[in-house]
Amino acid sequence: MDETPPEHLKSAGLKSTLPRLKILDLFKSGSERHMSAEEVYKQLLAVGENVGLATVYRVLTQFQQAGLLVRHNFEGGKSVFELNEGTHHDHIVCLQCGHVEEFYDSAIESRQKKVAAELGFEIHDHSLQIYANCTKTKCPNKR
Amino acid sequence: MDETPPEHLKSAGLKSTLPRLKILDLFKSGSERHMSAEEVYKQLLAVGENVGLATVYRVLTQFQQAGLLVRHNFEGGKSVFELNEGTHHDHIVCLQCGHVEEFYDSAIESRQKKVAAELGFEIHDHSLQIYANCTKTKCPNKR
DNA sequence: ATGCAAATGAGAACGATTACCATTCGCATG
DNA sequence: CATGCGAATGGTAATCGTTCTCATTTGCAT
Repeated sequence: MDETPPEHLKSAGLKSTLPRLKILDLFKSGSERHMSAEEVYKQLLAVGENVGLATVYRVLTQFQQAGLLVRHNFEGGKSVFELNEGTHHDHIVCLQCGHVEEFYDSAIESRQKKVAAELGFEIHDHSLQIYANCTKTKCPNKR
Repeated sequence: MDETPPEHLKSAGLKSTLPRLKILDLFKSGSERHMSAEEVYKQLLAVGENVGLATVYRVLTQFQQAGLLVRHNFEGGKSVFELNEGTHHDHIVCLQCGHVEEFYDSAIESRQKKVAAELGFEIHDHSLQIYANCTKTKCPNKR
């Protein structure tokens, strides 16, 4: 049902090393879907894994280039990564608790293509974040 | 036709000092519409103005808080600022030459509101950039 | 003209990220 | 299974953008 991890790495031209497997696993089975390098590093430490911070940064970048992860630059200066599951989506970030929710709106997507075309551009990528406040009770963890 | 600069500053609770006037002027009459702190700093140096980099950062942030400037976090890790002329717009950035073009699409705007509402969020702000390549000849300056 | 709080400038400090480099590891080979 | 080589690692120094500190200067009300 699921490809064995090492295959992912091999096909990306990356040796299947311990740190890389650990990090990939963290994204696949960890509790957090969106993680910064620092968070990944801490999670690994918490499980007693000895992985250098430099390696975390390197591996995250490699995974991103290999298409395994997607990198986002939210406000706050740090990059966060998430597993690339092929389905594009944008993000809405709660300014209070930092909670991230994903959404996809085909109308927005198609309008973007139209806008770019009208201006004579060829879309390579785009980045849309909505910064907002949870109005529901589902915003428990204060920042 | 145009308010005298010092009034802008006063009403924002800011003394009209030389550095602040210089920087504001740079945005109002300078050639570049989108500038990073570093760029502002260099422009001032180029004109022989002696303004500290720390002051540039401080003033840019103050202007942003006062609503005179808008801050954007494009890819690349540095913030860029532009004059706030009241009209919201998003940006399309050329990946080759770094040229920034502005656009506004009411359909995208309204869909965002709808999406946020459906998810139980109160929009505070949003950030949309399209990263693309100029297809026209208007992309002269390589990055 | 005078005084004081606010603003400035130079450089130190900072957080996120990258570079460097000696050591270790994955893996193909005999 | 021992060996070897290049890729990967990890600790630390370095870098980059930005903020902080603090002694000095400035704007401006008096």
